[in-house]
Amino acid sequence: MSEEIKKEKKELPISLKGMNDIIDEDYYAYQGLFEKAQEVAVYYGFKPIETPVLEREEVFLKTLGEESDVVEKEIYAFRTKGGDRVALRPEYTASIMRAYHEHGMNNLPQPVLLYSYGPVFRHDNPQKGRLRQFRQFNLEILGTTQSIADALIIRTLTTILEEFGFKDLIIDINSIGDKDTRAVFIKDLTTYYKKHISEICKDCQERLKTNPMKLLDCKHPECQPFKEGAPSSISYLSNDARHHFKEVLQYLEEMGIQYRVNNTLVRGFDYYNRTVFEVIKVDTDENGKEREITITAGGRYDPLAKIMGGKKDVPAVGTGLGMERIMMFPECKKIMPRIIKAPKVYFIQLGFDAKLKSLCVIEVLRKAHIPVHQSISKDSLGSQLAMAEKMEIPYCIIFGQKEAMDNTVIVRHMETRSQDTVKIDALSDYIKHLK
RNA sequence: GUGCCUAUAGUGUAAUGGUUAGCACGCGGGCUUGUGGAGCCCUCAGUCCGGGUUCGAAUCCCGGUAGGCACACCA
Repeated sequence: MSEEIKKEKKELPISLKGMNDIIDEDYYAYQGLFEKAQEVAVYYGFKPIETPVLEREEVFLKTLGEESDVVEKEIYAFRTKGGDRVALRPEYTASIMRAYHEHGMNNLPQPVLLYSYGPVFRHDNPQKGRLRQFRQFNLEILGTTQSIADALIIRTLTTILEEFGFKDLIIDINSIGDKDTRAVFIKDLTTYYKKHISEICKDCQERLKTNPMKLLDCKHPECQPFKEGAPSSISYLSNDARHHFKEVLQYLEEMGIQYRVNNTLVRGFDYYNRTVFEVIKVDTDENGKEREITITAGGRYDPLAKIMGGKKDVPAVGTGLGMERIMMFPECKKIMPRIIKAPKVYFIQLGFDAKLKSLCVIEVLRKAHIPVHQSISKDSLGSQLAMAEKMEIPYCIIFGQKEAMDNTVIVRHMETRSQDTVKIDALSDYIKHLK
């Protein structure tokens, strides 16, 4: 018999790699951050949207670039019983654009400001701040080419991060230009690096074929010297794009947001154009050496709508905040969700007669919106008091045999240890008048 | 996808290749306790999985799986 139980237990399934249960405090940690981010987004005029976790696979295939790692190996895609090809979203942007079209949001006053929050899936190897199922908070502005939209995304994002407790953030920003000028830029970039093909790292030799822009992003020491003389996307910008970029920078200056123009900053996905940015935090590692960490990123994606098959351009800009990524930083505050309130009273009951009535007394308190903690175990009076002490709850309600008979309770002030006997009818008023 | 490290009860840990894998917390139960973190007793529960070496493996070797970290990639 015990053999059987053992066997059964071992066969109980466990959660998938990189997919976690989120329980109690962790749950509230997510919820608290989301509520704060949502609050900021609402202040800046963003509206909520929730799209399905599962979409037609095509929503993501073309948009991210078929060559990208995300599409090649990280997307959770499968065929349904009916034969449809579907995929768990590996990011939000394409879904948002899909929804924009589907609901004719181009008939709303433009631009449309949207925020969204939820799980995202990538079949990747887990590591610090990265899981296979993780959560993102996103901001998108669709329907305008105006530079103020880019600035508003950055402003809202940095405000959220400041509310989370981050300080002294720097925006690394660049413009990768529009489709035509970018093609010329990439061609020149490829020509330039081809001259050095024997000197650059293996990854970069591969990048030369698959994703030349990422050459500028390489961290290998042997590749660093070539960045200096490499063509810069900014010098290829059209007049329009150059003007746009200059305005974005003006907005940032006006708002006092610290930024650096970084000509080596590029993006992995195909749909980005013009403004790309990253939020940088300067950190010191164990050896006291300074290093820069990217905490989140975003950019403009005007070409997305047409890449997805739309007839009209839908200029747009957005950003996505990885929640796990954010939460691993020590300065990220633990923000309690609104529903969690510090309990004002600890309810103690003694003896079965009191216990019978105890739920009714607690209900009186709930109706009066007084948060209560309680022990429904059989602990002694002493240990229940001890619990209240430990939890730093200012008042105890003691409800024993005698009190149950008289329809009263004892209210004890934990600090002064003074006690009052109060009628249950008068209890909520009595407690409301306590500090 | 690649590399390095790790794997003993729910948690934290102990055990030179050699008794029945030990301890603490915890869970569950019982007794005691009307005023500040209590006590006593009982119970539950473990060597990740699969091979190999050996008279004998938690311990050594190989493979898998999972976790951690880094790279790639992404944000």
